[in-house]
Amino acid sequence: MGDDTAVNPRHNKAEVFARLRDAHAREVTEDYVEMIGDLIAEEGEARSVALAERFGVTAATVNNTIKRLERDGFVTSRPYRSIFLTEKGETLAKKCRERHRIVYNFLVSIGIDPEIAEFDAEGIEHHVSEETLRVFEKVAKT
Amino acid sequence: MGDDTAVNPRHNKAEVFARLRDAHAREVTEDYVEMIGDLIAEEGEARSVALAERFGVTAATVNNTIKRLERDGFVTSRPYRSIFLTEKGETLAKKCRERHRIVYNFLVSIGIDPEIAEFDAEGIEHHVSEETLRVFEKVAKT
DNA sequence: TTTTAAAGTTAGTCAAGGCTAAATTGATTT
DNA sequence: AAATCAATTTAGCCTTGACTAACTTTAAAA
Ligand SMILES: [Mn+2]
Ligand SMILES: [Mn+2]
Ligand SMILES: [Mn+2]
Ligand SMILES: [Mn+2]
Repeated sequence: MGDDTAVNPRHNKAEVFARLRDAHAREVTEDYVEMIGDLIAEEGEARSVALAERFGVTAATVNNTIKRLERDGFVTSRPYRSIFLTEKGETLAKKCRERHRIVYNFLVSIGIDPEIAEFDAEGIEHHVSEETLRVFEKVAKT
Repeated sequence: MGDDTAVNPRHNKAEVFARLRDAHAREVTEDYVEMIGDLIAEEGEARSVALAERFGVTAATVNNTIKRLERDGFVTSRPYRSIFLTEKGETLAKKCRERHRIVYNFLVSIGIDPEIAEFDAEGIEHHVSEETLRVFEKVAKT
């Protein structure tokens, strides 16, 4: 028999959703490394109390997440001390900050209110492919 | 003392992330009702085997999710029978399908490859505010 | 230097959303 | 009518990401 794609177009939605689940698995990590980078830049160090405040979660939640990030090699931390990005964390943070900036600027450039753009960009950034990002960049600078 | 917003701009990022977490809590529900609607339209009924295939998850996962959707009033189902949308489910499905369409068309309209647009739209749709959606619509039809 | 307050940690709980393996039910063939 | 196969359900497990409450450590005030 073979390829039935022509007659019965295979609904290969599955790939699309697999990628979506992948993106979700990376979201919290991406937002954390970006925020840790911001805190180091703005305040000289990243304390968990500041992360908790900015994310609007409890200190316990931050603690859990930092342990996971450490396990995955994105940060280092010692008890009761502040948090540092590893090389790997730094690299990811940089990429995410840049991507976030492009998405935000794009939204504003097409006429979305900056306040709204801030909200939407925080979610959209994690679902934008490289290709789309390049188009956003180009559109924004016209 | 009072309002220190002017001197030390309060990082009210917390609101942004709260909304992001909210969106995530709704994502699976949104994709399910939309897909159930699609299946009913295309195949006459929504069976869990079809949902499992299209989402690329196991039958057990579909079962869990359908129970949750039922608990939350979006679908009805009877053992070993197909799945139906409630009024509430129908309404949400319609809204999501429309939103999905707008996001997809917008991406294509600014020059993104349809295949890529399909991937990205599946994630982006859940993070687009009403305001942004209106702008997408307007931009796409120019 | 002691006391107190803030920050961080630990323990235990929960829901969502995945999985596998095994049991059950319904539909199709023989 | 039985046997078989496909679909569905159930049971049990796991990780993530959230919470509260209680405890410990560090830093700041008295
Ligand atoms: Mn971000
Ligand atoms: Mn984000
Ligand atoms: Mn969709
Ligand atoms: Mn989607």
